[in-house]
Amino acid sequence: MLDINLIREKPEWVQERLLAKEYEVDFTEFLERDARRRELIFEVENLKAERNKTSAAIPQMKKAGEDVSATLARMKDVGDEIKRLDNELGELEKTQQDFMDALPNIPADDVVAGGKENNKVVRVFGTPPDFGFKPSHHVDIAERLQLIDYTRGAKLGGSGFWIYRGDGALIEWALLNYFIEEHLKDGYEMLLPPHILNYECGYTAGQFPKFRDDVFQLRNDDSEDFTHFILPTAETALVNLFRDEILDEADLPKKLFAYTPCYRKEAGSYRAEERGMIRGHQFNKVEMFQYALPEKSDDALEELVDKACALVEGLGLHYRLSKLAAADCSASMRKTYDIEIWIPSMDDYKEVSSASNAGDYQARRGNMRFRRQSTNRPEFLHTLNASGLATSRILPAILEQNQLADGTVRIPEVLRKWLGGREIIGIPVKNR
RNA sequence: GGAGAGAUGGUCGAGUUGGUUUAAGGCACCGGUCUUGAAAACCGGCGUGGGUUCGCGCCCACCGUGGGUUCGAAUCCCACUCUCUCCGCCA
Repeated sequence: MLDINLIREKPEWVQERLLAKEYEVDFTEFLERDARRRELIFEVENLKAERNKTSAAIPQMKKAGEDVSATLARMKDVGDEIKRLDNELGELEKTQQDFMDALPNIPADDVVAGGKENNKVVRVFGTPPDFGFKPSHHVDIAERLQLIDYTRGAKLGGSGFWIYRGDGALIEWALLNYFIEEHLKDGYEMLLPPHILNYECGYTAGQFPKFRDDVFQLRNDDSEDFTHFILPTAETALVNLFRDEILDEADLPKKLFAYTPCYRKEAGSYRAEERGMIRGHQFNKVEMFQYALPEKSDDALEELVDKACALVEGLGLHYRLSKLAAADCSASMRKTYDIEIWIPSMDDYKEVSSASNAGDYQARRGNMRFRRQSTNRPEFLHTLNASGLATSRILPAILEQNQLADGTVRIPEVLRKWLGGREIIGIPVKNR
């Protein structure tokens, strides 16, 4: 949510910055309703002041033996008028709130306007491997080496689900362990949050109401709407920890991370071209999160980006880092970097981490503040999140980038301790 | 799933036969006096959001959430959420 004062003071500027995000808006009617809203508040509060004053006087009049029936009748009318104005005000405020809820965040000054086509690669690590043989697709490798069972995964959950098995499951688990170990080294606190959340969580994150139908929803037979949903990313849980709280300045920054599977409907997605596990309904991810002081959040984002990059580099995989243009950042974010890993079979780079600074946008939605020592006033804090990392594209990248001519796969050194020290997997096993 | 108890400011906690309580009081915290310094004692301050004002200030709302009754609700009524206790269920 944006600061309404910003819209009141410089609506043209806000309009222009949102246009960079390809969001067209005109504040004329909004500001007219805002003025009307303030008139109504003035009117109804004056009536309430009168009511309060008279109500306090009534017991004294009674005590003095005066006849209060005329006063009571008059106050009845005042009460009815208050109710009428309060209803009108309530509807007006609902309209204004819905309008505000739909506005995306204002992009940071150094974020360029426009969509994907204006994204800029700012860092490249490694080069595409030169195989010297015809490389296989990760689905073929995974099936041949019995790392992933796609067929039975679909039997259990339908299209878009798979089963990690044997060394495949071990590699997956090794990746998660590797990420966790690195975050702990950097002093981040580990959390395991609920996977089933209430509506408010999606609202605070800025994902609802817009994306409410992109998540798996849970509903009871007798409920009109869903009561809970399954989280699409751990960010949705982590951003709600301190909802409606006021933290101490000394508590910041808070550096956290969580492992959860992520569940997404991905309805109407490009599943045909994204064969295998590039885009599934369930994937594993370790998510980093920071609650930061406003003046420190830019630096915090750089820290998160560097951490995510270091994880991929530790695996020795070729990737590129892109700074996203305004319209390619999600609605809540003022600045986003994506780490994209090289997938040889797709001849393309696919996202394995997205690192973003939401500024105070999510903090406003979730009423998350901190009290500064020097001023003693509550202020909105800043929230940042970064995948660290999502595994569902790392495993394909490992299988494809590290495949050897004999059909086996070389395991990155940092993972070997969770695989019995093995450097190579894929020494043929009997069919099961 | 059933029964009972409860939810009040940072925290503890009074108020719950509706009305001079503007939500008492303690603790914590902040400032001051005193002191060589500290402690103690004493004095003062001490919630959030909104409206209005150049400003001091004034006004409104908030006692788990949302409705209702009433001239007036922390207090009465209804629904819901959460916490605790006991019982049942538990692939």
